[in-house]
Amino acid sequence: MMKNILRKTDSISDHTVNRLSLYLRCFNRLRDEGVKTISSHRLAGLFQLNSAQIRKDLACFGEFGVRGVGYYVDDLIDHITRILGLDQQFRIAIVGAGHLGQALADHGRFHSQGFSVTALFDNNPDKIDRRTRRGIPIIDVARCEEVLARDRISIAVLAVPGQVAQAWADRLANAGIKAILNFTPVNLRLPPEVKLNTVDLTVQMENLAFFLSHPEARS
Amino acid sequence: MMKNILRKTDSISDHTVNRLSLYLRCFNRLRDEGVKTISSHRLAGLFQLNSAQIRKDLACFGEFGVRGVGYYVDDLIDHITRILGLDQQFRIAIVGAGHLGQALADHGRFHSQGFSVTALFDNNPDKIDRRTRRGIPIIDVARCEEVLARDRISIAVLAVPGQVAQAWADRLANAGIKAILNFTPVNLRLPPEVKLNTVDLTVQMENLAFFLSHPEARS
DNA sequence: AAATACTTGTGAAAAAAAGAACAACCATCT
DNA sequence: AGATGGTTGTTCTTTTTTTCACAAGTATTT
Repeated sequence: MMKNILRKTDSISDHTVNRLSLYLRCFNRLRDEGVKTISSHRLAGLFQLNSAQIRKDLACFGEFGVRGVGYYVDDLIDHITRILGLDQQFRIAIVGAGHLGQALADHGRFHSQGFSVTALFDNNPDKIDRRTRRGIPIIDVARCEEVLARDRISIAVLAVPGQVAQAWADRLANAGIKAILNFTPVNLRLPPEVKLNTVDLTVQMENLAFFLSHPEARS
Repeated sequence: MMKNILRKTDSISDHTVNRLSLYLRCFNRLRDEGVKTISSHRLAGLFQLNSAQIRKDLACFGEFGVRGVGYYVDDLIDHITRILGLDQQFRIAIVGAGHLGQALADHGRFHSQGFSVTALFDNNPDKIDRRTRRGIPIIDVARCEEVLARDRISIAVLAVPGQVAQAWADRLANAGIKAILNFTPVNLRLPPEVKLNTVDLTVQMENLAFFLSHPEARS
């Protein structure tokens, strides 16, 4: 059992981690297609990315490749799966059983390798104790701390109205949650040990609006 | 009527545009709170960002501030709204009336300033010609091109299964769509004049998984 | 009107990210 | 075994992004 998967004590950037995730998806597809080895150059073609970038991303965690050959797809899948922690199971709770919360709770990608949604919290009595179409139980927010501990939840998804987002962030952090995926349009303040990723739909849409309005400003 | 809102012919980075969107949201809140002027320094505090960054972002588009005073909130709202193109109305079509597609179609943030969802496409006969809870009509995909033109849609949101994502991207590009928000886990190829933003939930989750597994790797 | 306390816009510096280049290595062919 | 063609890991360069630092400008106080 290796202590530390990182080769250097350097910190790893979000950019790198996010690309690893993309690589992994690609490697899984390649394996399904029966591809045994792949070179960084060919990979770069698939992603329209620079091959040195890919080699560097992978080299952060070990020497996975073989000079003159490339990378063994199976190997790489094993390694990246472990690096991303997907050999463990992360249980997810979603806070807010509105349309978005329910759609996310049932969404396949929250139930794929490494992840499963086990609880959906809401304060609407009409929803409490029912289940989503996929069978995720909708639980009274009053039982939040109890259920987070019982189910050993490690990731919380925030799909509540913006007005209560910060209060929820505080509550989740207090309950020991260390990772939050935030769908609210709020700049959440969290203790430094909590990792926060925000999916801001407004930002995405306004970005499109900008480039539609200024095609000449495209990078 | 000014020709070109940009001061320099430089291209503007996604980072800058995305921050403008965050600033705008903040300015709107400040206006509601009755704040008349704000300095980049105070703003930096609110965003836990560097004040020079904020000044630079704003200075890409003109000299909006007043030395010794700061920025007039009302002014800034006007300017950024125009810069982002939110003085126009962008009509959105969502492709795929699954749980996610329907949740997005009804979601408030796709109906806020500058945006409105007018059509939701699907090929499931049970869904076609019905409406979402908010009243967005679910339309047969066969009528896609017709409706895109009729409603003068400028933004398409892809919420279809990954297997058909590229085919849809091609179809939308062919229909003249110039901006796509992609929720599928697929590396879409599009002609260069089409702006693509991808929201990849798997990447977001796996990023959290990584940092949960390697707290020491946090930047 | 001079002094003081702020604040912007921007050029220069620093840091971070991406790309180019190449020694070191592997497999295969002759 | 030596030569050939291909590929990685990594150093060095370039580009991009962020931060620092300060002249230039504004309001306010004395």
